[in-house]
Amino acid sequence: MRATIRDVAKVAGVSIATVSKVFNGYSDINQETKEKIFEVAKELDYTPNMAARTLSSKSQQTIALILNEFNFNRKSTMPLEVLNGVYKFTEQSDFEFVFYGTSTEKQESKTFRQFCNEHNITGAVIQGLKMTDPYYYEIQETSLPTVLIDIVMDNPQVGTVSIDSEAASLEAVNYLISRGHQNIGMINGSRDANVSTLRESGYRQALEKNDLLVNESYVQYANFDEDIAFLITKNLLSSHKEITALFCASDIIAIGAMRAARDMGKKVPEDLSIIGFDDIVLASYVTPTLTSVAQDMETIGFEAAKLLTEIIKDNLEEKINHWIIPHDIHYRESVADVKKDQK
Amino acid sequence: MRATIRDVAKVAGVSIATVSKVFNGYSDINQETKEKIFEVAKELDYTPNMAARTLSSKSQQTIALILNEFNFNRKSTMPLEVLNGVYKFTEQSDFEFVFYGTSTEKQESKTFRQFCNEHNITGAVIQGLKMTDPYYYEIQETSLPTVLIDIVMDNPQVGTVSIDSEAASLEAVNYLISRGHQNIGMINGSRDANVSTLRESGYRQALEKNDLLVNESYVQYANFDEDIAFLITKNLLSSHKEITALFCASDIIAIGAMRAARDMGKKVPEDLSIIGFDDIVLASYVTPTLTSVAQDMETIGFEAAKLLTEIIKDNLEEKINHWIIPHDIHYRESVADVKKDQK
DNA sequence: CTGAAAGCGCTTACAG
DNA sequence: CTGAAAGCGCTTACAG
Repeated sequence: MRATIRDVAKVAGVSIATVSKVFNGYSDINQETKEKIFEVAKELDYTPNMAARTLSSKSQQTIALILNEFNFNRKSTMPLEVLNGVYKFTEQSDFEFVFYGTSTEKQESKTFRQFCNEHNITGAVIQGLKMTDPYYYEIQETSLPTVLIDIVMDNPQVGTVSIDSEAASLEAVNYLISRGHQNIGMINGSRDANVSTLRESGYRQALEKNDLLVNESYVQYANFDEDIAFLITKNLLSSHKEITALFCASDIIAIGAMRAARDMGKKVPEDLSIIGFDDIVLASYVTPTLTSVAQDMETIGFEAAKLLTEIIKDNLEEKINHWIIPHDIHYRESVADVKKDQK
Repeated sequence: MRATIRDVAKVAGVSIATVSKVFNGYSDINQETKEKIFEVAKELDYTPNMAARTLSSKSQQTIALILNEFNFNRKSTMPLEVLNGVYKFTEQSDFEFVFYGTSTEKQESKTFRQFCNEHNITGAVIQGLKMTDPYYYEIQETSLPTVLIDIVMDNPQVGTVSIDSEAASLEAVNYLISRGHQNIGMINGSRDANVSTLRESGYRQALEKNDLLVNESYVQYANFDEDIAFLITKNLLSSHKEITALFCASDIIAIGAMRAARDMGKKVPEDLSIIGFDDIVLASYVTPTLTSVAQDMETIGFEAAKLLTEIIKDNLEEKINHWIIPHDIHYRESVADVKKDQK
């Protein structure tokens, strides 16, 4: 049988209160008693029971990472990178870490609050939430400390962490324009995704600032799916032969678009320049290598956990709860100057 | 304040014991009381407190996935796939799921048993454990239900799940031989990894069965690192120009080896055939695409969790606690027939 | 510096 | 079918 605080107390000849204090680092304990207790604890292989600790105190705090629609795609390791970042943060903090998956379906059968209560979650980082999810509505009015990744919200209890998708997109499309492209299409993600809205907005701004016309039919949605991107790109390029560059809302989409171009006998980047988003590993291994907007998801996860703990401790500097992480564009082979005869 | 079982009992006008029974699905409860209680619970947004439940019963069981040296590599998504599989299993079971990372360092400061006690873990699936880790020794004699992935052990309390690495390697090397190769090198992983031992053994068996000499200097270790693989392959190929094919213990190694070949002016597969292991996503995106031994890590994770629960319930069919998952070789472009002048 | 006692929110024999 | 009571392993005022 596993040793309890009572066993340790008995063998050490002290009360359980004293043992508890020693294990919680209280300072007002005689050095000798402390040593004796640690000795006995070691001997009995004693370790505090977390459940009891959680139950009897308010102090053991747990932060959760909740991954939405965690039907994990081997090509995109972003959820794992976020997990990595959150985990790293909790390791060097006093918080316990737990991980859960959720889905639209699960959200319908149990509220966010219920879920967190049930699992004794003090606060949660949520990744992959869509604006159509039940949690999204609930969280707008929640009092539970929450941090959302890649989606904005106006609730002082709710923090957000992301790159500046709009600025990054503007920068990427500006780059295409600087290479001489004038007819630039966009293969976007999903209308339900906050990031898609922002990336499209950046795309539009870049065109407008450069006095280029925004052709509504140049923007298509591929739902972040490689195969849909393939089909949609073929459609777009065959009905708009003047397009010489594509800005894609993800690398997965960009890879589908590259396949589509190849399938139509177009060369990348000679006939069509392509920029992706996320800088997943594949971006540097496909041929040609893909120019892409990089976001450091591990840092985002780490910062999200940090922000969450600040919210929990009610310790926010200047009440700023929307944190922006720097992005980076990785220039590779998939973009070229526009050809003279294409102008 | 969060509602407790006491609140529900009071409002519903019953005892807390009755509420508890309703929430635990006991059948000997009046239908009306049951409905009343659910109604009140919903109204109060009541949900049982897991910590209390864990503490007061033996029934709430938790299984943990422990990832060792979880300094996650973006190129290899295998840990995440395992996580996915374990998670899927627990979702459809009565077990709670928790996830932790560990490291050699952490293992030194806290025993496996202590770690599990502290977190109320009933049993654990461990991935990435090396034969040199402290846990490895402890687990040889542990009574705690444990399942190891990709590493064997002789303890009836400890299950293992993996593909048959030896057979898979034999098959892969046989395939190289069938394409006419006679001088086949192996770039292996690490001497501390159980899978490396097995893969090397399969390699040796294939050569021996085909009456080919095993040249000891043909086998090199790259520690599963792409850059080390690059260097080691260059060394190997320059001191043994007769080598026409390489069997690599991982795709990461294979990709390093491909780079090395290219760097030396050798073409893959014309001058050098290469087979990898794991079939990571990159395998189908590199040029040329890589022939590789595929292992379905999600299934391995799922089965590991299943095996663990069988051990916990002491329900093992015929006491078989070493489960083998089928492997598969994906044939792609990186292997060719040996050239006549190379024979 | 140390201990007795109440309490955290549940479950589970047991009695009726 | 329902309830009173003990107990799970801790923490935390409070008293000394």
